[in-house]
Amino acid sequence: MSFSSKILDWYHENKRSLPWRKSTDPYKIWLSEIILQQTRVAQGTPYYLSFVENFPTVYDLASANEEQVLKLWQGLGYYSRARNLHAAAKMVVEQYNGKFPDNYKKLLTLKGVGDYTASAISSICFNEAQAVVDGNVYRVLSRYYGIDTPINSTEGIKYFKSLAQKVMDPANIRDYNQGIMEFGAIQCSPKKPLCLHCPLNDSCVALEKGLVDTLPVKLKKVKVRNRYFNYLIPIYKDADGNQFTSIHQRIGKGIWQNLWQFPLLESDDVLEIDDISIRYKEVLGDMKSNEVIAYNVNAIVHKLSHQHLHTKFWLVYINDDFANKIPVEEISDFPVPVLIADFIKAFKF
DNA sequence: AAGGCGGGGAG
DNA sequence: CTCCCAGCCTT
Repeated sequence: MSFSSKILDWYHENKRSLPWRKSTDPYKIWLSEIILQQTRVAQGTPYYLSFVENFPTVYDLASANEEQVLKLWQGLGYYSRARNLHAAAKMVVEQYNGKFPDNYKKLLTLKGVGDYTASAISSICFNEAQAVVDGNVYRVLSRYYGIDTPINSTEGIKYFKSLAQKVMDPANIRDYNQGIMEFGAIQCSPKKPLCLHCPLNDSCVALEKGLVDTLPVKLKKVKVRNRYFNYLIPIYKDADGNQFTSIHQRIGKGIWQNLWQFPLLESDDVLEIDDISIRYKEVLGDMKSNEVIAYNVNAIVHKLSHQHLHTKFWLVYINDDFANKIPVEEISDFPVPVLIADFIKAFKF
């Protein structure tokens, strides 16, 4: 039996019931695929349900504010996906008259849709014979065929796409594509794959040669940069007892683009109370304070894949009214990074 | 060709 | 702790 036949048989026996599998509506499949990029099914599923609920059609998504989209995306990470999702929805409405592109080539024109996602949508929704190549597929193919070309090299990317295209089952591409990914996620997992009762264990090169633990090969590892964040939380209470603070949007490049945060003083090293008492004006301008209190003494280390953010929150009690103040009840309306959301949750204003 | 971009779960 | 997840975009 061929590789693809075994994958298909395995899939029919083992496929999970997932929300997006109840539909071939390209809008919903696209939503699920963007959400699941570099994201586990368990983490992405509640976000998928929330997006379908809040934006039932591409028109609803296109006419939303970016703010709403980012707020729903909050906590999922890789926020460019949310910005591109919103931009692509507008493209579908404006350039494709609200009708989702129905082939691989056109799908690639959408923001945030690359080779993998265009292949997934075109195969699942339109039966186009495009083999998907995601992290699961790299692992399954590299092991089964014993390929040690680095999966993230230019050569490897090209090689695995053509190999995937060669071994797929074009007549059953919808199930085959989902099947090989599911197989990679459940059976041929990164750690401790279930080789003992694997339907491919009589012909898997990696198993035969004892290379299961060394394949796939991946180049380099990301270097982590340490950064030192000091969030200054202005706290002002007016004569009526209403509390206010300040929050603003991150602009430009870098992490958390277009999300919101408290005034930030970034430094070259950990700062202490004496440093903050002198330097808080650098970010709070002419706000007058008579008291600065450390919220946390030891820096919280918020870990991104490529940065470690050593973070201290400082409570800066403000004496006088100031411009652009925000009632504290409104801060939950803003899309914020998890680091900020955790603070807001723990610190009850 | 290489680097930037989140957050969380598994081992 | 390390690895990596239904990747894409920019430089």
